[in-house]
Amino acid sequence: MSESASEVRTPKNFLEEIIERDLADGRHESILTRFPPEPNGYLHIGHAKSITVNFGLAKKYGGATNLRFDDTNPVTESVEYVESIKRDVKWLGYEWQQELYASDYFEQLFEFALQLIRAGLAYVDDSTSEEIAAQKGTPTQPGTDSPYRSRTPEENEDLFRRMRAGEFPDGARILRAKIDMASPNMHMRDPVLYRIKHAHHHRTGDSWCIYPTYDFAHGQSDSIEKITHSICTLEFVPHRPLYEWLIEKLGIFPSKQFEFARLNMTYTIMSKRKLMQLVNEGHVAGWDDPRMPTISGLRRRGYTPEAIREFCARISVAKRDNLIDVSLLEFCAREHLNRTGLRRMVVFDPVKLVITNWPQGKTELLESENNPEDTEGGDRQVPFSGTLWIEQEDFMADAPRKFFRLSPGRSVRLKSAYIITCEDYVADENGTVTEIRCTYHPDSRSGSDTSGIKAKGTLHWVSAEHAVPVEVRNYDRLFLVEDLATAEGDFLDHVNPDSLITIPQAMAEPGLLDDLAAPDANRPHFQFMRKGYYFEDDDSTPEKPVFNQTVGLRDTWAKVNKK
RNA sequence: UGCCCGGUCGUCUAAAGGCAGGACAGCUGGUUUUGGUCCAGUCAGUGGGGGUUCGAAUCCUCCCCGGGCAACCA
Repeated sequence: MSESASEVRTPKNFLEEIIERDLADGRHESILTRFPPEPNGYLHIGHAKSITVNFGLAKKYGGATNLRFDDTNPVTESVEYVESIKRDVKWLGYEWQQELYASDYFEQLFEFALQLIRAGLAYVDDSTSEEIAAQKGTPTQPGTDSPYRSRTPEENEDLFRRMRAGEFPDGARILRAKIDMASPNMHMRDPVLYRIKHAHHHRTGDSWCIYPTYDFAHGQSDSIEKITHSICTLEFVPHRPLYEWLIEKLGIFPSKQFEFARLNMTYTIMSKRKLMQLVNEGHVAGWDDPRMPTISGLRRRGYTPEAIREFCARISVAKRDNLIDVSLLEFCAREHLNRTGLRRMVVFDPVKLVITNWPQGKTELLESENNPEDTEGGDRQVPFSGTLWIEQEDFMADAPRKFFRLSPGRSVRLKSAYIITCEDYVADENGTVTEIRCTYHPDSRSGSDTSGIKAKGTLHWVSAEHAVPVEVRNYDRLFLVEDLATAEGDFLDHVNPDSLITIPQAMAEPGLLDDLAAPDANRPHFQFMRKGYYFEDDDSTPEKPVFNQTVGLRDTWAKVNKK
């Protein structure tokens, strides 16, 4: 391949390189990928990576992507999962060309099996699963042939048809490929193609009692759909020779399999089995608990599709094992929410602040911008009065020099309002501050400040008389250890007992509730100023509004303070 | 201990024989009516040995380390 000297190489991941090569070689005129979830659980952030890889690649190269459910194991699968998966893929912003199911191909797959049987490449085995396991050998020792391996094609076809007809109980017989029991690749030691399961399937009902295994269903489904690039995760690498063997022996469309490293993230588990365990054992409230790394959990938490897509773009895709720092995901959320989140003031831990020189009974409506990053974002009005709530932590009776907040004799700006100076405070017998007494500077009003006073800090506040109580749910990581894969003991040993901290009654500016959208409309994302990004929870009602912390603001003061 | 796949800043990821670059995290400073944002700066890497080459992260070789494979799961 000759390239002109002026041509600039833009960084590409290995899959892009493969696709560009295949397109340039004329191997394919266009590409078709597929996203193949098994409907036996909810999608998580690791699936989001796979989704952006499969849909993103197709989009980039003018191809398309099928959504295909790998529904070959009826005992663990259900329509609930199918529906959640469709919802999540759509929510992430992707459109599939066709919605398909491996079960759509059961009849065709049965024919493929017959084809192999007649070619002497598959046989019915009456061994028990224990016997078959023993025949497999070990990675370091070759396997041994099954006593049923030499059955004639006629006998095999007859038995296989009778398996389908329901003549045998579960586990009595299986169909195996006849390949090589001594292969160094365990997956080539006569793998199972069909097993008997008298189980109700969520789509095919009771019309089948034999079901193809992953290995027999997946590649053939790809081939039937003429998938050009079948992209999966690394654990399927050893399956690739079998994938190719089946396609070759069947003489069908040569889909090709490519593998990438699955996503691992710090402080996070990604196994569907373990996520289900968290749900079933009540460690979390459900698949969509905001602490879960599921798409539905992230959505409920307030993550946006934009943030998740950006995250997937930034982690890129490669073949080496990885452990992505969860702070990158948080960064992507902040980046998007900073641009779009509506600024609102909410006091989490209120203490009363009285402005002693404020005219008795006066309320003033102040303008405050919805988003300083967005000049089109407009303003809102916030009521101000002589009695306010501010954060307890924003006052210190005896403060160090670098504390840019309230303390006797010090001045601060109240966001979008006035500069105030602390004159005095009241504490109870335990030393807890119960009231802070300040004076305000009338000529320091935000936007028309002629006071000349420079306040080092700015505080958020809520007028006590106008404040509305809301519940705030703050989250911390669900696990206490960074790398669950190498952590000692069971993953449940590392669950963070303080991953949810509920503030039952925070005080919000009144306008916050007016912002809440109608039930099915898109909910707005908020930045509670100086706190973090928040999103209305599904539990929220007009009587009892509830907000989830999506992610906190970066807090360099907390860092300094810790030292 | 057989076969397969990997190994580049703390974490991800580029560099296709020719200046090891970017992002996140960290740290400094500046701006700021959010201790946010933004801006500037800074710290930090080719697992090891040998070889080929004018030149190696890249090619060869040996070693080391990590991961996967023995479901009628996907």
